[in-house]
Amino acid sequence: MTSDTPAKPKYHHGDLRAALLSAAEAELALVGIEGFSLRAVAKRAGVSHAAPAHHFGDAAGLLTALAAEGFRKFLEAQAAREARAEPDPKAQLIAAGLGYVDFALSRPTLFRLIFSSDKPDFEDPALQMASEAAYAHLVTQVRAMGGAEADVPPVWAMAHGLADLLTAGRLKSMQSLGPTERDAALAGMLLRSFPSRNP
Amino acid sequence: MTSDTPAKPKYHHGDLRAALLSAAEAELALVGIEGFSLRAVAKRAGVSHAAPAHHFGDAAGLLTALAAEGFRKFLEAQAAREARAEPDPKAQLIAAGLGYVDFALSRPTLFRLIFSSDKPDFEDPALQMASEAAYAHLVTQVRAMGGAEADVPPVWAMAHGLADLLTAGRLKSMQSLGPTERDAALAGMLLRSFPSRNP
DNA sequence: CGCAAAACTTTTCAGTGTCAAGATTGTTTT
DNA sequence: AAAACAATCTTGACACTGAAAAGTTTTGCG
Repeated sequence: MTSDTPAKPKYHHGDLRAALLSAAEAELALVGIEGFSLRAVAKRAGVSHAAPAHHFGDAAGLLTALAAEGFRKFLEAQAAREARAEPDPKAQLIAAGLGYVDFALSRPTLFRLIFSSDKPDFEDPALQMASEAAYAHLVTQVRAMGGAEADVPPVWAMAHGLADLLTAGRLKSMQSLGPTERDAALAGMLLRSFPSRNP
Repeated sequence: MTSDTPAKPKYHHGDLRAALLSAAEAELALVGIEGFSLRAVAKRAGVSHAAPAHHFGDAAGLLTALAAEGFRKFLEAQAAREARAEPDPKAQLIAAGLGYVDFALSRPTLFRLIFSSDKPDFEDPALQMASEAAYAHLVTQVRAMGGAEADVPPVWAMAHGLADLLTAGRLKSMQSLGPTERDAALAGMLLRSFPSRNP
């Protein structure tokens, strides 16, 4: 991992940029997005508190880069599910939805960063591209099932709503379920939003 | 309580607690939940920077009280829609979903505070009661349509997902729609998650 | 070499939350 | 009515934060 950044010359630290991103994600998971502190990240990476500014400008810059990486991991979580599912479009779309939830539950703070935070700069080209790639993947899935562009929002909303509510711990009836039972229940709900169910 | 311009303050301020809550909501809508500052709220209310602590303890206490009030306004938004809808259970449930979205779009920051923030203390009794009241309302609606407890999560998730994605401005295809067109499109999507559509 | 630029540190400043102590006002007791 | 009390609010202080500015070290290149 951490091989997505191009080969960089080894300076004082080696690859501080990657180290800061890694430290930032760990810090984010630890203290939450609202208690996030640039200085704590720098301390965790073993550099001075002003070092991050040189690579990311300010705190928003760091979180923007982290969000872009978050979208990539988001797609990875979906791809992992899809690889284990049947190849037919319906099973693939369900798998994508389950991957959506997987990501939210395994990286709740990152999920919030990319979907419910104002701190990242969503106008940033790199972040925007990563975000659009995630959206494009969903559109492809819906199209493969014979759906139109207008069928994307409900499918997305169902997956997103489930992921967000589960992350916040608000679906108490599903907390007690085991992994396989939970997946089955989620698959049933995701099915409801699919275009093929329309009359 | 309703007089924002007190002719003669009874106490030092009158009703500082209410004034602080009002100032906090305005400040929240202005700078967002992540740029929220206790001192700015105090300044807006015209009191010293430490005055809020006496009424709410700390920042989390203020935001907890604000979140509880937020849940009440959330129910109000739904009730307003329901009052204008047909009395049959299906129309009422759709109205509740539209009210859900109304609230999210008209008070996006408050919506995030109650659904996607870690700052409020959700163990607080008052907040928990307000939150459970909102959930109970949804359960009642689903029951009225002949649905079971297990039918609540998908209905909730669809409404919540739509509200959250719209608030974040991620459903670009729906940004261009007028109010009535948007409502019609949302109603169609909400319908998909309803129990009556099951075989 | 030697020098310019990049990477990082140190210093500094304004702003924040929270605590402790003081001042002011309203209420209660005597 | 006067004095004691409690609630309300202010002032001052401390440690922490993000960010800007200026200084220091390292690297790469002519």
